[in-house]
Amino acid sequence: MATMRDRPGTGAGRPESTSHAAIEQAAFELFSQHGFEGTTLDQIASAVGVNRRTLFRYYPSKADIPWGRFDETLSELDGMLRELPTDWPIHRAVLEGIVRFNDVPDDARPSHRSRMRLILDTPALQAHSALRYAQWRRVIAGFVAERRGVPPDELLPQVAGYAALGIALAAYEQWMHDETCELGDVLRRSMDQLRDVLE
Amino acid sequence: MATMRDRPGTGAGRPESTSHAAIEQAAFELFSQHGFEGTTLDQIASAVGVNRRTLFRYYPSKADIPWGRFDETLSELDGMLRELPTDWPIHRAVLEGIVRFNDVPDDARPSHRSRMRLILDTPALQAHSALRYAQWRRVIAGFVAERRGVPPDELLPQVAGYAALGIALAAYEQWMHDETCELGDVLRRSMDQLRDVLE
DNA sequence: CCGAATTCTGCACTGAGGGCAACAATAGCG
DNA sequence: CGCTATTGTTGCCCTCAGTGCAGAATTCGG
Repeated sequence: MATMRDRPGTGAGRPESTSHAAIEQAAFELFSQHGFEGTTLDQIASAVGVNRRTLFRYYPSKADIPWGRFDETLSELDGMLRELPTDWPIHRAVLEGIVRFNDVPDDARPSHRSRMRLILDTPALQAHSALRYAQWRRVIAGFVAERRGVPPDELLPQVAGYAALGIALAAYEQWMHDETCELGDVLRRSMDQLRDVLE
Repeated sequence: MATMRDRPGTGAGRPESTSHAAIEQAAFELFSQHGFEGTTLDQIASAVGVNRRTLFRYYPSKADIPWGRFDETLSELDGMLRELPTDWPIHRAVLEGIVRFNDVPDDARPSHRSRMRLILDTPALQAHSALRYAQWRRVIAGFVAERRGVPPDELLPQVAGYAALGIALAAYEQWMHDETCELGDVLRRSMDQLRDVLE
């Protein structure tokens, strides 16, 4: 009973006329020209050569386009965290997980940077991102909860999730302002500063 | 040259036909019945007895209604922080400022709680709130920056702002789930947990 | 009663997003 | 080759938030 193939797109049915990659490429081009809010879905659709209605089959909303396939990205983060030595103190594990997670290959740096700049500098995206950050925090909280042997909705894992997010976002913002610095270094400094402020 | 009175609404011109309070009251009533997204601005407008267009003279967007007059609230927070003894360690001052800021009078508790519940539980509001949280963080970062004698856009004050926000939000969420606990106590526990997780 | 000031209203418009039915293209099968 | 199930795409219509703008309403000081 394996009429359905493993790879989607290889079974029956009309083949997809575009892809997430194609949409993102066209969208980023337009965003860089007219800004996020200055770009309409109609423009993106016609740039991709597809109906506006079709865009909603690929992304639930306009604001989701800059985030790409974030769910998969989050599974990666989760995997990286769980690979870390279990005898490390939790804060070290979380920091190291985040650092590795954000260590993109050299040739992906420019696009990574421009993507993050768009997300961090556009008010409409800042707002929407809160929902993505919540998912991100959930991964951290789940990891911390498991290592500590407490439920993930407990105060401690939740605070850990928020704190980790704060460290990451503060680091990202510094990294945006200073073209020369390494994101990994800023992340570590960010954690140090948090320690410092708590004495 | 004092043709303009101090209190707005007492000078020349057509008097205002409604108020922030009246709008919020009508809106919260409708929100509790149909939810935030299930309530249209037309419904709110007609409940208030005013044109939909007029609502935008009082609030820039639908999502701003649950936040009320947040700018003024933030000045309060700023004021409270600056009243605290300068010889306290910064983390203690920030925590205490937040605790006092959130210590609303007993009779305002129920409405405070339902307001926060609406904001924290509605996805559209969670997203929008990110912009409010950014203002909130700015107050904390400014305070920390001043006490440390560094610019507010430095890494340390920014991290402090994010961490303080995280502590506050984690505490709020616990406070939502447990009807019996005091918000102030949860805030203190939240800070303790952060310390704990950093060892 | 006449302006000046200020608020409210109504209308027309854009743009995001969703529901839905018809249409297009493909694979597999007889 | 045609039939059919499957899946993606399109077009149309609708709702609703938000904006711009011109004109009406209301109050005050003279």
